[in-house]
Amino acid sequence: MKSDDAPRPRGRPRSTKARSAILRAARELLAEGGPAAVTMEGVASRAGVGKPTVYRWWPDRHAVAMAALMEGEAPQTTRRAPRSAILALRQQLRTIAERFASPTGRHVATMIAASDLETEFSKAFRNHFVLARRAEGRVLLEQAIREGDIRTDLDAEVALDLLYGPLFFRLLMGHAPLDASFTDEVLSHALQGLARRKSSIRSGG
Amino acid sequence: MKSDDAPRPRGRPRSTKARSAILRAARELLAEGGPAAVTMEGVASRAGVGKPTVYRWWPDRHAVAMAALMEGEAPQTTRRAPRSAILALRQQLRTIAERFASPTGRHVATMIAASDLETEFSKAFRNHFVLARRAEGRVLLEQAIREGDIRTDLDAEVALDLLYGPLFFRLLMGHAPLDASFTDEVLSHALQGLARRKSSIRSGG
Amino acid sequence: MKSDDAPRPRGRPRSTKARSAILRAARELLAEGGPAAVTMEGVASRAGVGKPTVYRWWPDRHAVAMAALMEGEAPQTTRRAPRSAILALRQQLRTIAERFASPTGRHVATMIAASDLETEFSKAFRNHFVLARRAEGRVLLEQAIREGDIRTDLDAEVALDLLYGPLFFRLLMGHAPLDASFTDEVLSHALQGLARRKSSIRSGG
Amino acid sequence: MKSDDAPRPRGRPRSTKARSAILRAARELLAEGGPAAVTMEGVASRAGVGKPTVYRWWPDRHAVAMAALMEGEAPQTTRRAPRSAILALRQQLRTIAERFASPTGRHVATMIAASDLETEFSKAFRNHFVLARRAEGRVLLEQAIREGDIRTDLDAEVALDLLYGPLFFRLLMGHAPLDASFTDEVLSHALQGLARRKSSIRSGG
DNA sequence: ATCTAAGCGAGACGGTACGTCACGTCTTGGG
DNA sequence: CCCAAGACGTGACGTACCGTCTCGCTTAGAT
Repeated sequence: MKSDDAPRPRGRPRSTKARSAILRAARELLAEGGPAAVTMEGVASRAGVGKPTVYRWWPDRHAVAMAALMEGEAPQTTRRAPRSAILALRQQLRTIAERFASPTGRHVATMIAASDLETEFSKAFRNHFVLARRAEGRVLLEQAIREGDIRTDLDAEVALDLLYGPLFFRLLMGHAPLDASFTDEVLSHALQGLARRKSSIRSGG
Repeated sequence: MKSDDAPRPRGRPRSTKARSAILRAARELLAEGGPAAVTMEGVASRAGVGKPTVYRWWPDRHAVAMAALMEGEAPQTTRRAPRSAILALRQQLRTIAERFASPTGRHVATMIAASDLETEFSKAFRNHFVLARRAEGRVLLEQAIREGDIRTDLDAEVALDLLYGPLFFRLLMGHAPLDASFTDEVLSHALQGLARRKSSIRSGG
Repeated sequence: MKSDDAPRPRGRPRSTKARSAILRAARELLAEGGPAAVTMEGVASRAGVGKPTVYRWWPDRHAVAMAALMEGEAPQTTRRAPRSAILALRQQLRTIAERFASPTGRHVATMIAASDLETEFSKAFRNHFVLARRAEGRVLLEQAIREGDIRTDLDAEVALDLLYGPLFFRLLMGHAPLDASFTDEVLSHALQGLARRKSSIRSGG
Repeated sequence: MKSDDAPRPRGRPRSTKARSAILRAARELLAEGGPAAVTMEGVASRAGVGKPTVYRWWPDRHAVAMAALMEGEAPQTTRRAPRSAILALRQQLRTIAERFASPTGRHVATMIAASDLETEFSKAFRNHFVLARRAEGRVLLEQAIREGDIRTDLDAEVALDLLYGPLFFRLLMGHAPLDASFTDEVLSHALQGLARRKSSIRSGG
């Protein structure tokens, strides 16, 4: 069989040099002035690139900013594997909190909230920064279930939102700090539950 | 006599009429095209008002849009008081979810993301739409503690974020529906906890 | 020998098919939207030709438009030779007027105005559409002199401009119709002169 | 009666300062690079004016260039009245030729030929630079008729085009110089006629 | 029967200018 | 003193073409 699903593009190929210059420029502007500073004109002129070239790669400035954030991410510093899935979850939540507490984190959140929700690009963006981590969390959660630390009768989607939701909440509302001690507490409260233990007999409801 | 209590200002009685015309126009534009459609020019012209008049009340278009959202909120349909604080919480979460699931909910999220976080106006906005509800939740939580349904040894701020964070999360990410069954599950999962009961009764592995 | 002044071109020869496709496309665009519509991109895409191919033949879009106009001209419908040079002149002026009155006439004027005046291409263009006719006129004028219908003491260049200038004038200014009756009158006025006859026969004031 | 056909404009009045700055900038650019150099961006930036302000006054760059040319015209240097209408005509033709021989003259011609012919603006432009002079010429021509120097049986419109057409012809075609000796010869040839005097008896035909 | 160099279509490149929109400020005259 | 109206300078928008440059593929004359 031939791999003819990539129909051999005609014409001059896109310049990856231009692409990376654009992303670098966008990253700089993002760092200097936040998402609002990522204008097409600014990006193009700083990248030494024509405006149409930017539009050739991305449909609008939001997409450029998102791409810059996604591409600009530092490589994952893999830490040694924790002993249990619960500990791994705790570690992951701490890492996420640390990253989101940075200016870049604010930018990510801003862009997520401002984006269209239906656009392909914004879906990819949310997936990259949040849902992928949440999916990792799902793996850890299932592992924790197998390890006997988590109840088997719960709705995993709800459980995941219970863990990751509070992070975003603080990030966007800014009503309280977003740090490791917070995520640790979120995890422990979520695990233990808020309800007072009435008695070992009471089945709940 | 009340006829002479406003003798000195020379041209001002129009003010409240202009103000509400502006807000009505902003609300309409919001409904038609989202926050991006709330432009100063659009608002002013639709309200039949000069641009400087708009600037007299609000510093920029974000503020106008926020004010429109805040003012435009339907009056609270007070439902009969639930029997317990827990049930009241459940009811409140349902109500919030219902509102967030509407287009207005998306607009609120967008505005929160776009706003400065430090501005007085945006603080008021976040407070109006989110933190005020969270504060109501704190009251209910304390009541629930007194009623003996909630543990006394928990961090209330964390507990509150555990309840409200997931709603916000789904609002922003749109990865799953934001409805009453979700908030019910959030509440029950948060109360019961995710951890498997390792009670003293538990006999074996 | 003249065969070796073309130094034996290597490689693939130019495609005359491409050339004529380009000119046809340019002619169509000219007809549809005037000279402004003859863009390199438009011509190339309509001709199914790459842009560099167009540039291989002509230096810029003006040249393409000019070439299209020159090539697209209908073949000269040779009418039977008139009895005298004066009548031939009258016929020629009528023909020119007829052509200038068409949309193509306006396009020619536009191109002449837009062109550099010094460029080789624009010289050829002006020559093709105007000066060549004027040169034909010079022949007829000289013939008419020989036939005894035209004075021998006049400046032929001035005389020619006297005949062809008015046509061009109406073409450019559009202040009055450009038709056969006009050119006939131009010719007769030019021949007879505007001045009142102050002949020796004239008896009194 | 009230003069209510000028319905008293509301709002801030147009800044004539901006207007004249725009025209000055356009005039400079015209002098430096011809009509092609009169770009909206260039004009606006050189005039220290926003682009929208330029568009508020004129619909496109052609109009700006035309307005600049019309406004920038040096005041008419009135020369002493000649003894006869014929001499006045000769003087006028010389003056026109002198002006059109300048770079500005080329620009005027270029703009005339490039313009739409139907636009109100371009009509005004042609009128200002050419048809107004031609109208002056009509007055002189009628005066010359009264003075007995010009035939009474001619078509004045044709006669006028016979005088002014050759000027434009040389201006645009550049095939021969456009100077006073040319216009003098045009006038004398037009007056005397090109035809050979067959005999004093022959009435013409 | 190759070889090989130019032409071919396509289309991305860095640019420039377009004409529009909205910003937030300033300037009118009227009430 | 506020009001509506609207012009102001600013600056970004997204588009259209410019003329140049790479691609990989013909194609036809020279070898």
